[in-house]
Amino acid sequence: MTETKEPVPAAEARLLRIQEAAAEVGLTARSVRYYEELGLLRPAARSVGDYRLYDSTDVERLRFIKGLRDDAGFSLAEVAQLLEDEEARERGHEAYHATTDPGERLQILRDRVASYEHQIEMLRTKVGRLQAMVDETEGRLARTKAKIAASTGEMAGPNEGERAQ
Amino acid sequence: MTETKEPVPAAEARLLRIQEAAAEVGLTARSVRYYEELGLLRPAARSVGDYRLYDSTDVERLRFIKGLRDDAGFSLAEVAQLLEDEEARERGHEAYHATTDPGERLQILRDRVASYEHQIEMLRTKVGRLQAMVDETEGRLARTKAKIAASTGEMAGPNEGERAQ
DNA sequence: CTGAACTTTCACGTGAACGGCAAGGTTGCG
DNA sequence: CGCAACCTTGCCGTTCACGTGAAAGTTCAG
Repeated sequence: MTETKEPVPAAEARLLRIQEAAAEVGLTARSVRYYEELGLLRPAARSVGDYRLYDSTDVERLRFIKGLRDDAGFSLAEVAQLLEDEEARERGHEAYHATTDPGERLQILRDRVASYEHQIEMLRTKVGRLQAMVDETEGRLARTKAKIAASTGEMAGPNEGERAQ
Repeated sequence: MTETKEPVPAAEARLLRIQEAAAEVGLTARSVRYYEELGLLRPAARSVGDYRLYDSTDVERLRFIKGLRDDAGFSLAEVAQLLEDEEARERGHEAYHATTDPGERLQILRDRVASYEHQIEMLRTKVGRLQAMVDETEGRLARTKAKIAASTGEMAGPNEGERAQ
């Protein structure tokens, strides 16, 4: 039962260098360094020669950042706000394992819940306003379609309002 | 029956100067001028002294631009793309009144429909990706809540996984 | 018709979010 | 050990989306 085969047990999620990590999520190395400069993340480790090394949770974090920036259109400052929560979660993660007191653990989990709920609320607000714009546009679309229907229906009717601009 | 009262019949939708128009939608005069510089809009008129004068459709357009920028997070270049459609619509609007040919009018309306549908598709894409992020976060939230439930349920259970990061 | 408040154009300044280069160090294959 | 390919920390350049004057003209209430 002495592990002879398997160079690495297979569960140790390789550490990536900056370009690999960046490419993985569609960013440039420069951006990743910039995000670090802004305090949005820190590499899981550094190599002997001081190369940044990223693990899977780092990559996940990068993906999240890119999502907030591209999809949600948040500024990096806003992203930083939302990640303060994540930050707290991460510290909580370590704290969680550092303590055995069920009460403390519970508090950490509750904080985590609050932080997730905050993020969801922010995103929901965005979704709401965006959806409102979609609805607006759909209204205009419907009115225009109605006009077409009327126009093709009574193929000789004179002017009838023009209010779908 | 010589109109003595009523300074203006009440239907002539006042023309606003740049600050009034800008304030109306929560922008600065500078931004509005900048948008004009980028070709996103042109004031309905100019005063004798060359002051920009905006009507209600201009204000509506400004509101739309701001929505695309703030809510949807589009760059002004992308906004310009979406407004090329609007532009076409506006030209279509005039063309619509310029012709009496039902066939031409119909074509104009159909173009308008296509343009609206394009805008809706763009917005829907954004909504979708944003919603995906919400769902993601809700998943994490649910998992954390489950952990809390488990924790309070069997108020003495040992470690049980820790997988809600 | 005067003054305060607003506007015009022109031009330079600014913060955010990187791009790109220089000068040097590191990794890792052969 | 050599060398290509990657990495490091500066640091300056760039684009976008405006901010901020300056110098002049316009509007309008009193």
